[in-house]
Amino acid sequence: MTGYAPAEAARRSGFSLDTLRYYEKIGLLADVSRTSGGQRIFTDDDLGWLVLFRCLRDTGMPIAQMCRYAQLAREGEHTADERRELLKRHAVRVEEQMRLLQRQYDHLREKIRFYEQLPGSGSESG
Amino acid sequence: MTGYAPAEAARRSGFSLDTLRYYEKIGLLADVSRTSGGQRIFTDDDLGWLVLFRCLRDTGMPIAQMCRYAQLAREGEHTADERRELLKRHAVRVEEQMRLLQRQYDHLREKIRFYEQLPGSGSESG
DNA sequence: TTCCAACCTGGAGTGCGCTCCAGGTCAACC
DNA sequence: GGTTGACCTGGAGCGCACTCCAGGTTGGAA
Repeated sequence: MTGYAPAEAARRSGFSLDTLRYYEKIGLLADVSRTSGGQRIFTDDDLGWLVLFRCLRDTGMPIAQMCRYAQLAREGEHTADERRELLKRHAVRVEEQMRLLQRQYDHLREKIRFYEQLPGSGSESG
Repeated sequence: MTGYAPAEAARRSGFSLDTLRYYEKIGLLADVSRTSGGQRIFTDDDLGWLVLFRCLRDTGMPIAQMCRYAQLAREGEHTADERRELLKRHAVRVEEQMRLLQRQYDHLREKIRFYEQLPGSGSESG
């Protein structure tokens, strides 16, 4: 079992050191092992969790919900259904988010095209 | 020139009344006209701006940057190039955001598929 | 063994974008 | 003229997700 120093875990996960400590403090990341002197050692398993958290954060899941998910996972196998449903509901929200983003991106492109077609006078709104 | 009461402008723009007042306070929305008694009347032009702000907010532009854009627009025609470039740079960031979102969405779907294929034991990370 | 960069803790502070509040005013209708 | 609901102001407060800090400890290299 490879172990990673805090700085290395931060580098690999893309979270800052402070964020890793924060995630542990709020109970999102649990049972991070330590040296005899008290310094953290992150395992590949911890890194796996961090990759998941990165995915969920990037797709806009609130931290409270990630905590719920992590808590369920800690409770064991029998929560697998609930975890799956949690992820599926999140996926639906992400799909909506993607559609909205695409739609507003199209508006933005149209606005830009307007600027590019127009070497003369502009509209008032924008 | 049609005028809209604050509540109607809020409804049409999707921003709350407080947000409309806030946008005016920070100078994002300027020169909103008033009744003799001091109550706001939003014009179609104001609404046009609000639609643009909605687009920019939904695509993640910080308010400070929207203020910059609005300021440029107020300065007149000669800032059109700069405004266009501002929007184009933003569009690039939105494209990156869309790619990231798609990528993380794919990870999420994969995770869900994992749960669905698996009526037995699960992995540690997630 | 000494050094010093990396690490530790608890807790305060930050930035963003609103959101809420108290206390008062306006205006449309009865 | 009275009522009532929408509106006004300045300013405080909030929720989120970190981020920073002071003051102290650890541990690997020279």
